[in-house]
Amino acid sequence: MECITIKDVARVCGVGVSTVSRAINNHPDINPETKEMIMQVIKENNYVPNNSARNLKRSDARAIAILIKGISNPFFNSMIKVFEEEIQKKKYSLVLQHVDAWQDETEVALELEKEKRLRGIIFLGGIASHSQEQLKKIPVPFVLSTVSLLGKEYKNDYSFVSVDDVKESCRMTEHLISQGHEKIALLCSYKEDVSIGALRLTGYKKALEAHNIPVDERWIRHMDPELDSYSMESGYRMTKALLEEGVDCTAIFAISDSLAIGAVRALIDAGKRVPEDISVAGFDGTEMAAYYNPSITTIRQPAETMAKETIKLLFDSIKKKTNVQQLIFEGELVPGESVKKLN
Amino acid sequence: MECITIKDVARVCGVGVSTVSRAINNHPDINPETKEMIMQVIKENNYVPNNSARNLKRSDARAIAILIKGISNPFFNSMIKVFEEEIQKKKYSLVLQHVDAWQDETEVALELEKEKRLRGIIFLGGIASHSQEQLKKIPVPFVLSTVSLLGKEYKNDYSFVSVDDVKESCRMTEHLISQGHEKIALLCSYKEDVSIGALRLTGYKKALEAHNIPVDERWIRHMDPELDSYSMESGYRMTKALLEEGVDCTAIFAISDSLAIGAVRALIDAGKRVPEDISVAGFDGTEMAAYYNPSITTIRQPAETMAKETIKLLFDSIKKKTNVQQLIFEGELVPGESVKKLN
DNA sequence: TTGTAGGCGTTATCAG
DNA sequence: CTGATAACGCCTACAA
Repeated sequence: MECITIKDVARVCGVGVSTVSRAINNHPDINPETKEMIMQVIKENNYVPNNSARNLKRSDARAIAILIKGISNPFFNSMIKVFEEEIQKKKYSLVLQHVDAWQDETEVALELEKEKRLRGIIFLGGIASHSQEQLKKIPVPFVLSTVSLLGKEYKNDYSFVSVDDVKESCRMTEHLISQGHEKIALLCSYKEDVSIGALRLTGYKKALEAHNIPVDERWIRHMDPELDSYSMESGYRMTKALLEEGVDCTAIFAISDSLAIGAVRALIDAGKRVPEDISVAGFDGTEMAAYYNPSITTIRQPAETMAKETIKLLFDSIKKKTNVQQLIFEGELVPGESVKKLN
Repeated sequence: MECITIKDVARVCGVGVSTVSRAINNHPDINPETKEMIMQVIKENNYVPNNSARNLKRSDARAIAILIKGISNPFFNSMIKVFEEEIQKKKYSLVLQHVDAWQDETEVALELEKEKRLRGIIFLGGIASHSQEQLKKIPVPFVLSTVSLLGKEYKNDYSFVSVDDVKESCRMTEHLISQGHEKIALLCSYKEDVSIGALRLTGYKKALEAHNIPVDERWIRHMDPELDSYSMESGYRMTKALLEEGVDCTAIFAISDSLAIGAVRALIDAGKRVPEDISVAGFDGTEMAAYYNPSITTIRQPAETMAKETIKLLFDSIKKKTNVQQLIFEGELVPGESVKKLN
């Protein structure tokens, strides 16, 4: 599998490498006939330029990267689609990069920036808990998307686009309260989580407090670290435990739609009816929530809008039009069939 | 954003570049103290080696790539997890690459192979309809995963791991028939699809034929090309159309779980009960199907096993232990609550 | 319009 | 153990 290089092509064509290069890169100053001949040879020998070499040489690749933490989050899918479209519109190329849960996204960003000569970076999910030290090292403009730095002391130092998780979580909890629920269980993330999960927990507590409902610690259920976070199974297990312990509650608020679905299924399996016997609410506003039976009452994050604004922010930064900026979007409470109003 | 290079590090440390290189790459022949000093300087100046340059120089990166077509397919998630684990076990590094629906995965593969000096490639989804010409160009071992070449004349020329889509689709259809259903609608993919969708359609027809049930063309519903393929919305729309046209059927077989869920929701919205009024079946055996209400009768593809075998096949090829090989797995019919036996 | 040559940041091969 | 130095494949002045 000896690689065929630009030199080989040049030799075969009887031209110089630069001519071949010009042909490949659509340079204007090249004889159309020469170009065609070269392209022909390239096809025949199926020559493929080596990207590493290109990146190495090129000072600018007009590329922006999206680092996604949490591959399986269905909420991101709709955003990614928008990113792809918008970035293509701007004639930039897009590098999609997954980041494992245990990986440090700033490290990945640093490497990738060098490798691909990025013009900008979008962090989708994750981060939040990161030291500014790490963030400061990133030499190109970047935007944190669906990540809120609200509450951090350095919140004004970086661009981010998100909803106010505390507020939205509070909104949902208050909705449940307005429907007559007082004993509301919460399915939230790992105990140690300091990211979204913690914010949503805060919002929940805040709402209860505001309504003078003392929090029963047994209402608050944390994910099993053994399980996939935000999986339906996680929600199922937490709910099952809740029931087995005989915790008294009239509603369950899950901090993601997938957890909520797991919860509903656990209730059904236990012979309970939703919402007649117990109400369930989710968060995110995913397709699943709308299509589930019963449809899940949830908080819809304006994914498409947020994606578009993320791009706008990033390109403003790239073009130095603006400095950092924070955009907080309002969530929308989408009533479903899974919550019942208590008499 | 002047990039700091290995040379800079070397200069600061007062050593040669090769020494720095050795430090970075854990070469054995280097003075531990020198190494520590170098690593220190690297930390302080947060130097990050440029991957492009590395790839360019390195003849071998011990990397294998997974090209995923269909980012949103939840069925792939569980497989990817296995791939990550297994590849890490072998001390290889993994490159995850998404391929857009309109992109030619063989092109992407070719480029990526050059760029990253891959040892092997896994194609997840997609392909199937590709000319061997393209496949032959790929200079490293590769395996098609969840892609069946059964029925192609060149099926023995390449390695693949999959279920027999025709057979499994037939299995499900026969299951429905065995439950007393004769009027079975099919929610399948685009009319022009020649990939999985076509195979499952074939299986469906085959089963009906075997049972002497004449196919009513109105039973066969194709996706709206405007919509996301295999989305719940797709399933919803197809089912709605089915109902509005007053097509007579007692069961709906959707060729994916997500389509099935869309179907159930459409039925519920139309005031029908599932399975009392009409039965619904899916395909893939995803988490969603099990957690849906009612749980969806589906065909479970042994995702984890298939992923493991894919890896095994690939590494056997890499180590030249074996030549190409085809692995066909049995699907498992998972009965759910969505199918009712007719009296 | 075309060819030559230098360098992008690393690693590997040699001598020291 | 360490340090020059030559590739790796490509792009881009610069010269022709």
